[in-house]
Amino acid sequence: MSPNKSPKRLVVEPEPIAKIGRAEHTRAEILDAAFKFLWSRPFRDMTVNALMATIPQSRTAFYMYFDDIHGLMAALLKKLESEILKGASPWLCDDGDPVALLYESLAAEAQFGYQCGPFIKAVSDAAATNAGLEDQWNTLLDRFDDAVSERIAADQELGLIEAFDPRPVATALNQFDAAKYVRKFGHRPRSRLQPVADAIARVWISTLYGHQWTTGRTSELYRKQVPGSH
Amino acid sequence: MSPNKSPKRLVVEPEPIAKIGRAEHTRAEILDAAFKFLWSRPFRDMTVNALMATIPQSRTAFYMYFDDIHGLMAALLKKLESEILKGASPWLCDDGDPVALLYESLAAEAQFGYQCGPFIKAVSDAAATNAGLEDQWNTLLDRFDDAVSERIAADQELGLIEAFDPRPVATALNQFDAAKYVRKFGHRPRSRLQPVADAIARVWISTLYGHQWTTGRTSELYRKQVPGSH
DNA sequence: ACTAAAGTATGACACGATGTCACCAAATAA
DNA sequence: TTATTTGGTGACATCGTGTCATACTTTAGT
Repeated sequence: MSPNKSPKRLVVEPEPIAKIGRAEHTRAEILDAAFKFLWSRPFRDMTVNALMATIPQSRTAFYMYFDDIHGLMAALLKKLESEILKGASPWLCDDGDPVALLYESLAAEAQFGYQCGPFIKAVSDAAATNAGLEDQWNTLLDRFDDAVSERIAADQELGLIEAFDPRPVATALNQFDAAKYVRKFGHRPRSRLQPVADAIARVWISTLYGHQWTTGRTSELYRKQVPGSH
Repeated sequence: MSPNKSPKRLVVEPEPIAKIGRAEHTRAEILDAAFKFLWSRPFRDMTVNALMATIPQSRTAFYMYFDDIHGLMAALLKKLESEILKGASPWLCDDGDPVALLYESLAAEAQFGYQCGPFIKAVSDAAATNAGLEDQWNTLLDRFDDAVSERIAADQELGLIEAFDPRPVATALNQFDAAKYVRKFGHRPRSRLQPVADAIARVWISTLYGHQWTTGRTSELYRKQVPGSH
């Protein structure tokens, strides 16, 4: 029953009440409560009722800060967005060995997915029950598709990746990631991080750069394969 | 407002009342009403109330046949499953040019996705709000992953596809399809079928068999690319 | 310090959806 | 015809929602 071991903070812990406005404080308190709630229970159980029961405020206080439970999720998702984009992948920006960078990026992303697993699932569940949130979520996913497409195109220019329309491939890969995180890290106990990260890296690298790169980078999964250069 | 042009029947039209039992008839009537409902309105709007308002029966009659709205979806999904598996892909079973067969299979699948778009979206939405349904849906998706994995493995034996662990790739591809259908055909007006089918085919074929196969098969999308072998 | 205004929080309420139950009606069998 | 089974219903208790009038708290003005 105890909400064991909270995740790395996504939401600011409500700060000492004196320093910031009372309203600000309450709002943060609600957001924080929501994040904690979703850590241990599915989105469908998070009614305004149930959520506000976890903090001293009255249920109606909720409506001072959010339109409804989906409005709350939208606010939470906004925080997630900045978090995500902050750790923006080295692969997307840096120069250097593309395969190595990609591997790094995906590892970092998987790490993040692991940390926020149940919350990510909550967002994708919530998106299914609300049009506005669905848009917001899709927009975020699209941004990923854009970034990845661009990077693919760049490497195609350099001849590192074969020529093909980058977008559908980018979409497929991103969707794959998101679905994997939701399914592997969305429920507790979460699956172990490493195998999931490996599987994802293998699919990306072999899809984009070819199978010969995957060996020896992924930690366990497909050790048998291929030595040669290409 | 008029629920224009109903989809290809997934659910049996309630048959003449005399022949089959009254109960059977009512149950079919409800299932049919639900399918029609979902054709024009999202799952989240389908309350027992709203649904039963579309047929002469009283609201409480619903509970004679289903536990709740998710029970209804489960029943509907079961019908969908048989439909899907009936048209089971030639690529998965037949012999012959694998690329051609795959193209055919995907086209048929896309066609089906197009026909049931809003309903498929409804199922995936409903799965997000109910644990049992989520399992049922995931199981169905897994079955696809299995089938595709097997076929990939078979073609790897024949040297038609490079050696790699088939499962994560199969999963990625299937997830890609499902997400595309939901997003492109899940709302009305639905996107046009052809471009979606092309995009999907291109991703599958180039991922599995290599890029040299995609030209000339896809109807419009990427005519510019690649003549040569690679 | 006192008061007014603004900001914040709450209980009570009306509404709509749910699922159950005791009861009614229709079909069938005796 | 009556008795029994099967199918269907209205009324009800419960729960979640969102709003509103009201009350409490803080801040600013004098």
